[in-house]
Amino acid sequence: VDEQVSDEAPARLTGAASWLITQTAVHASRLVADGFGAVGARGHHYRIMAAVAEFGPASQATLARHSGMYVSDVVATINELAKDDYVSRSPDPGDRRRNIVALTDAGRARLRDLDAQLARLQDELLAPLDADEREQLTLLLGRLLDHHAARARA
Amino acid sequence: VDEQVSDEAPARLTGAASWLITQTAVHASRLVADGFGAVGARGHHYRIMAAVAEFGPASQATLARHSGMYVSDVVATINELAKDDYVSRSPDPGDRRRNIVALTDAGRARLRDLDAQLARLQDELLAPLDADEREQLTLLLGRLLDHHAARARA
DNA sequence: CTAATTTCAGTCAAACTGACATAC
DNA sequence: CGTATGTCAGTTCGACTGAAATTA
Repeated sequence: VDEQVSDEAPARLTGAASWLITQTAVHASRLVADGFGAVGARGHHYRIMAAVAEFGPASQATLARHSGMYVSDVVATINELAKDDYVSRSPDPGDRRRNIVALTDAGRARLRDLDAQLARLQDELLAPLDADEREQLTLLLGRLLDHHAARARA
Repeated sequence: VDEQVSDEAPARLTGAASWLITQTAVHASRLVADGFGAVGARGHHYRIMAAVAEFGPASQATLARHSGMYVSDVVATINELAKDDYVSRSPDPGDRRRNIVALTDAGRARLRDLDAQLARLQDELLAPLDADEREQLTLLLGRLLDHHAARARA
């Protein structure tokens, strides 16, 4: 009796976009967490370093906006990055409330390593899709994300 | 000085599928959590009830496999569902280790309500996409999920 | 003996909130 | 004055682990 070992999910779930997205995100998160974790990094580190690299040195509040993180999490993340000397945190002479966060040389090198690592992980994540399909998926998800990010701002 | 209010994310992130998937999942999760939360339900409840409805009464371990949940979380979820009398938990006469979990009449009605609720949420989630695009997205994500679910099993 | 099931008691990362001090 | 910034302390939810007791 009870010989099912199928692991099949109910159609109600497999047909729901929210299920597909959140479950795929579980795998994506684990992949990235493991890949970054293997070199002692975490997603938050990359997000902050990417924001500093692309938008230049900035205040922590600005980094929060560019990384989609909460200021409280930015504080903790920068604490960790600064401890390893990947970023510097210096007072803004023009506004004494602010810290200016900048990448150090070590930080730039670190970011390059993480870039390479992340590229490998993307390839693993998207393994079953060809180049065209990857492009499609990226476009569709980008539009969803833009839409909901804009709504969240309002 | 420092007049950026753009909220733009770095290209390193917006170009990474893992970022698009996990960030979209944040919005999807919040949407579902809020929508279900408004009627006192949570995602775990729906997952278990959907599995029981589609595969019939089953042991908790079987439900864990069909819902993609951990047995420990299944225990907690069934505690909650049973407290509201949406499911029954009765000992399996053929195997005294097992509980057989079944939907009650109230549970079937509850599931119908949540189905309707979830349909509305899917529409909100996919608002910016037309029917064709929704289909494309569902197919692509389904293939990704199948691939990684199969890998996780091995 | 090994393996499966249920249960409990946790950890963890990321998202998220609230409060406070300081400075604009 | 109200608003922005940085910091700290916390919650929540889902994913995930470990161990113990029971039974196949």
